[in-house]
Amino acid sequence: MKAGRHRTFDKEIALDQAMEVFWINGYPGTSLSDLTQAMGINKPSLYSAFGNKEELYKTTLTRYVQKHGVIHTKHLYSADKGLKERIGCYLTSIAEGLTDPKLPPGCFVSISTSEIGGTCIPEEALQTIVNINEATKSSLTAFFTDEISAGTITSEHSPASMAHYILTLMFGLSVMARNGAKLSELKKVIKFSIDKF
Amino acid sequence: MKAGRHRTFDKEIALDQAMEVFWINGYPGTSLSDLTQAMGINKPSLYSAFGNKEELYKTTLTRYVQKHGVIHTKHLYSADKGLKERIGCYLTSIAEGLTDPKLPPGCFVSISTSEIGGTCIPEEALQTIVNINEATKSSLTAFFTDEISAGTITSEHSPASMAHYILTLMFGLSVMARNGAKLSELKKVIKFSIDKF
DNA sequence: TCAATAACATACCGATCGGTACAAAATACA
DNA sequence: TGTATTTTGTACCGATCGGTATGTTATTGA
Repeated sequence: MKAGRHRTFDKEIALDQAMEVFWINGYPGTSLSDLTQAMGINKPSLYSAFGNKEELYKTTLTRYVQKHGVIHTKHLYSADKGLKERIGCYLTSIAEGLTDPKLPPGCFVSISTSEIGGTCIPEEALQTIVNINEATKSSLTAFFTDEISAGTITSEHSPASMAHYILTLMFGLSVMARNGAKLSELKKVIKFSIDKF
Repeated sequence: MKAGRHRTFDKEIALDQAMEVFWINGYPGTSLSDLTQAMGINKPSLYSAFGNKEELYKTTLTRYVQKHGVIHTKHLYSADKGLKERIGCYLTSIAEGLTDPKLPPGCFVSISTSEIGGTCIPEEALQTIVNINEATKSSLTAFFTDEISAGTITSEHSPASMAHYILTLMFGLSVMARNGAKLSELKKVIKFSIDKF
């Protein structure tokens, strides 16, 4: 055991609480008071455990991808389903996350991406967001490349273009959820948007 | 002429400058100093001419719709083009606005919509955003309703669903632009997304 | 020319911002 | 039982937040 007083809060839980605040309010819209209040700790504890506001933000961003992002990918690779159905399940799974009543509406990454142009987002945080989106793009491009070589798709559109299309839909569905769209509405949009596959 | 000292700045120009700041940084990310600096005026002038930060924000939002939003609608109603081509021109015109190097990246309304969940957006400003999106939805729904009764579309999808799909695409393209996507990439996404029409 | 009016600039308001110094409290190890 | 070590709570830092009081300057109309 390490010496010294023990931490009285759970780091993982505190991170989830911080993530939720950033998720709801965005980076400039979140104050340290918002964070400490939601996390149930005081500022020195926050700084000793998580660095500073920017570090905490970056940590919650990557945590979001791990906790709420990658879980959807499996739907793209169900062995027993056709391409259209797999993409449908993938987007539907995402839409369920976007409208989960136990979580803030929309996608944390999409919201953060909307803040990219701003002058009050630190450079490193900005890079984190861009990197996450780049990874998603690569993953989707690889998926479509594989599908094409597997013969599931015969299209004049490039894998990258199809990946960008899916990413655009994900972002769009997030903003729709932010605007108050219900899951049933998002499902109809998804149904319409995957007709071409 | 009205008595008293004359205003030394142009209200319309100042509004455009304020709009640009909100557009770049969002509502919580924009400070009064940012605004007065960009507008070239001082705080008392701002308050006397535009009320306060929230009022100015709402004013720039509706101004944005008038200046950069409604201009695209005409592409939906070109008499000499088919449905798919009209929707393509409509979305392409929007995408050109999203990536115009003379303007901030993305759509001001989309960015504002992403901020809807936050606790630091005043209630009335929130309503302004929701109303704008509602108007866009209605307009698109009316468009598709007309197209269906004109026989241009034969689809099992409702006009509202198609309208939501277009709105989702607009939002998504905006976030893509915010993420640094080039116009050429957005055009490919558009091409892919309207294949079904 | 002179009062009424309106926009100007400066300087300030209390509150909150992100961040930290400091000392008390709690734990492990000697 | 000390003693070193780590976290905690409090109180504070300068800077900036949104917003305003006040006095000066410029303009119109009498």
